[in-house]
Amino acid sequence: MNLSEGDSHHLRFSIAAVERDTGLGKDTLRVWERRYGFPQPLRDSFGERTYPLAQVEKLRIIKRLLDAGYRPGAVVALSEAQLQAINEAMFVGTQTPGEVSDGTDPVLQDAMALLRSHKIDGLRSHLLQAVAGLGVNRFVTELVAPLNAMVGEAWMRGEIEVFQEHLYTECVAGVLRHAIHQLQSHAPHRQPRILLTTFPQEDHLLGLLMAECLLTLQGCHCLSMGAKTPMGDMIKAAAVYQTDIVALSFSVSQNPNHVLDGLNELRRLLPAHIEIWAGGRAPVLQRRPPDNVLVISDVAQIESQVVRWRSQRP
Amino acid sequence: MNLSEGDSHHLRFSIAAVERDTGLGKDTLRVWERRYGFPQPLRDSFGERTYPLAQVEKLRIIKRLLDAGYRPGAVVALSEAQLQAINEAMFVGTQTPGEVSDGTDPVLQDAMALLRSHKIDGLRSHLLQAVAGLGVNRFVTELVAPLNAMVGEAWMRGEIEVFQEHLYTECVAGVLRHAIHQLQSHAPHRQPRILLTTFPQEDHLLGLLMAECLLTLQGCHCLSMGAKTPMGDMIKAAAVYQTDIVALSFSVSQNPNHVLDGLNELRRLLPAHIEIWAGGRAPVLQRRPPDNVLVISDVAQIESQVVRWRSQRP
DNA sequence: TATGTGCTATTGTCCACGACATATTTAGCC
DNA sequence: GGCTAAATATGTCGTGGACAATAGCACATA
Repeated sequence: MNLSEGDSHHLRFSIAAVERDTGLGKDTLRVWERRYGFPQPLRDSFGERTYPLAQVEKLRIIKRLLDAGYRPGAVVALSEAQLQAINEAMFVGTQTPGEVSDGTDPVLQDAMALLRSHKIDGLRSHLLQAVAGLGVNRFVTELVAPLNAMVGEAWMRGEIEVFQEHLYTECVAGVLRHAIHQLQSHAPHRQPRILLTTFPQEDHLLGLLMAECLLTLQGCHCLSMGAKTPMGDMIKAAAVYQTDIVALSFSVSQNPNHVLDGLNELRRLLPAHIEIWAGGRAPVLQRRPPDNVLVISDVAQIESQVVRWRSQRP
Repeated sequence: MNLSEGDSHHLRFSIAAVERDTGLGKDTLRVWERRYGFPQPLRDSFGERTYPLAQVEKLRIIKRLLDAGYRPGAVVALSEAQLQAINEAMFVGTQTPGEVSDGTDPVLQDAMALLRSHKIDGLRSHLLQAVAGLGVNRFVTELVAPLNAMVGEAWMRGEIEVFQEHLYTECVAGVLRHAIHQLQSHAPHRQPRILLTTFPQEDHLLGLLMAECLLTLQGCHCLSMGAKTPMGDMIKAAAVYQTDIVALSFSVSQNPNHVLDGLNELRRLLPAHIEIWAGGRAPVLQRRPPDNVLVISDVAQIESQVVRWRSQRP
């Protein structure tokens, strides 16, 4: 009957869907199954893999551990309880990594509370108020950045639903865009001209908007192409609009090899005088930074890098 | 000697790189080679495919023709000259598609001219000025709607590049969001509460933003989830936020069956008292409108439908 | 002239399993 | 301990086959 079909629709995932949701490639998923015995998807009536929700969630935890430096052979075959144990240990370990505060900041706590209690309008006005109070710079670096991290954490732990994260993203994006608009109309554009976008696999926009905010604040001439730009288009646009810098954003879940290959190729295809800035939480950027690409590990670096650029070009 | 190796390094692409640059999947690239004899990559010393730049560019042309409705069997095996001929033919053939006005409106013409000449900043201020001059309602219905159609047409004819369309979208989206923000801060929210989003296959956001603009203008309480929301999340969000209406947007290229199935399933899963509004240029909405779903065939209908809703609920 | 229905060709994606380049760890040595 | 070399781990690519989903087409019906 319908129920089972509806159920399976909600609780089973195709290999393509799992690739999309976890960032683990199809080949990788199949080879893990062969080598480590996990995941162990069921098969539908056509003999194709269908991953139960539980396994997808376990894969997400594993992905997280991989990002933190664990190796597949050490974690893929572990039981759920063991993974949780490692996770907790990690969480305790990174309690005070320096930049993420414990969340004792009341503004952050309020924002999280509003999100949890489904008061999106409240969250929105809260954020708008914060922009006005803190100024754009502190708003982005001290509020949005840690708040993103907190929401990500909460989502990983299953404390908030996916749709809440969607709404959170929309809300913050709206406020950031508004701030950008305000800044644009107040200050005149100056050098450098910066093209902002992401690679085709990446659809997280928040990092890009944060960067655009801070860059516009510095008086840079920003040109945002939105997310998911094919590389050929980036090259053409950079040429036509005579940009000085191409800035890219990468979220945690990106495939490390894709990130590196993409950056290296972009570097090859772009004229040498155009700088490439790569920012975001993708761990590979810190671990193996590509040559001739400027890695922005922290939004706070943006300001000094703009100063550096301007001092180098008269 | 080194030159040839250096050359090949610059002009050859791995299959992963081609996937990234063209959007065609690895499996698709291999199966085209098997079936149509194109592309025909060379092999490196490890036996792996290396695609010369010329073939990658040809693949990009093919991709564009596919997006325009051609089928692989008809174009993949063609020579470069033949592809060019089709491209030209497309350009001539759709000269006067009928429904799109000839664009005699000078404001529209100016906007197109700015886009063509890569003056994005100019386009932006042009649009902002138009909002102020025309008012939000006329801006959306008389400027943005036909301009979208014109840009779409121009893209189909190959008159503008993909990256220009990206930039156009970003620009218009920014202006619309700004208008929405203005409206929100001026008028208080009233019933109905409307959840706006699109199905997971759909990532065209402009239609949704236009709707949000007009709905906010009517004083509706809009909640935008952005694009690509899984149906389960839509249901949950509609319940938690007690929305009265779920509004969805569909672009032309959507698969008709997916649209209908999706709407029917959403109708099944959503409480009967929540209305579903479906808008956009997907032809199937006019041809076979689903039961118990309100089809908005024209942005201008939005106003009257809001009035109708309010008159039905005290 | 339209609209619907069934058949057929097309087309993208999946599967299995093997091979191997590259990154990482371990072992051996100074 | 620090360094090189062998061993291991791991992701990606290759081949060829299969097939479900889609689109196109011929034909029947109102």
